[in-house]
Amino acid sequence: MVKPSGQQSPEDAEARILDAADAVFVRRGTDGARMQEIADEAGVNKALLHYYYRTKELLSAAVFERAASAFIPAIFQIMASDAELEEKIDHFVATYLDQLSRRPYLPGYIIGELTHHPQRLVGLFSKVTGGAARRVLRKLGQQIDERVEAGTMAPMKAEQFLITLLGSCIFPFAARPIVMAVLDLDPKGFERFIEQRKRELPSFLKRAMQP
Amino acid sequence: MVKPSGQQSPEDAEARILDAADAVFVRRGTDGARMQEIADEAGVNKALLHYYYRTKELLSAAVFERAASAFIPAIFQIMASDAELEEKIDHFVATYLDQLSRRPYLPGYIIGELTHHPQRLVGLFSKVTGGAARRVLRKLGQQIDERVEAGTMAPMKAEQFLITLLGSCIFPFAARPIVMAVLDLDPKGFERFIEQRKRELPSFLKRAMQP
DNA sequence: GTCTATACACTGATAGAC
DNA sequence: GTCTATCAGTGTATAGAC
Repeated sequence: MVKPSGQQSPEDAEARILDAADAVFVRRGTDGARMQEIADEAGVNKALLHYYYRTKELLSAAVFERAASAFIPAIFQIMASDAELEEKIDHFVATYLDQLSRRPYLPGYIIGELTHHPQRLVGLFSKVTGGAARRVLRKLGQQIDERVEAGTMAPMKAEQFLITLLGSCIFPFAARPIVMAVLDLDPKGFERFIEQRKRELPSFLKRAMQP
Repeated sequence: MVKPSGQQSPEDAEARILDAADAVFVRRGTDGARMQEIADEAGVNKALLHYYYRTKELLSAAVFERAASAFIPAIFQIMASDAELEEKIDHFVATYLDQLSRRPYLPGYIIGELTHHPQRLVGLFSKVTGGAARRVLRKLGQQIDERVEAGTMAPMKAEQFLITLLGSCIFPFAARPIVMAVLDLDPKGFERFIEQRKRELPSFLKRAMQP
């Protein structure tokens, strides 16, 4: 509102740079990305990147944190709630597959990033995640244990269940190139595959919970 | 046998370079890896890398193909066989979790690599995989359809089942740093988590197949 | 704030001796 | 086959004008 500036995008330069950096880092990976390509994509000079973010390291860290923060906290919000297990599955699968469809390369970027730059995790986990993970596991463990004792559910560790649920949603995107090749899909076909998954996966997981 | 050479490793220089390159590329990613670090790890001079593999691109392609070939074909061998579905699940989970435990960083490397260098896939898929994927899907589809018609199995697309099975085994390793952070595990704890998964996952998947 | 020009370190790659 | 020495190219980062 402060500055009309009818240039490039409606955003100011700092935000444009961050968005451009996001696009380039996700596409090329941190080590494969070039500051020049980011500057071009943002429509600014290379020097301006350093003016706002000082170094490539700081810029890439900003991009990674924003990307990870955008889709990791949702896990905890949904899974730590008081909703029934079935409801959590429905909600999580729908939300997550939707969210990932909009940024299909994000999981590949984050996984590659964490594999090759494990130090990224320390900042992420203390800042974004905090003790939320423990709350999720406790709540989930309670819900499962109750049912197992009541005999309405097969015995199962909350940890295993959580990772299976996460993997079922995230893996198809993380391994998107392989999935497309193995299933012989084009991008449109991949979208259909995900739509189909939205319908099939929740009941698949619920059946697995039966005693 | 031709050359005793009591130096570094028992292998000759060419093999030592490939092994060193494997270690460094998997650790750093292709773009983050340095030829100097590979040379150091192999105990040879940098120039020798180019003598044997000409360019970084060719060396990294050799490493990627070997790594991918080592654990993708097994998928097809198991899944295209005539064994019953339950047997395939048992066999696949046991084999795959075992294999990945020995190289836990491989999935992260391959996923990162394919995300940022999609062209890697063309060579891989035509060479290693060929029409095997189609055979797997046809066989798997047959087995599932038979059972669904007989009413002994819940309706399910073979494609969805295959990707869920793959993701359930591969994702914990691909997202290893996240899994360790979320579940608060050290490397030893992660191993236990995988051992537990070997026991729990097959029955989980079989329950999901029930009608 | 944004640009041009430039410094300077590093990396992949080659030439040539042994 | 393996090494030393070296080069050309590229990439991050800074100085300074506007």
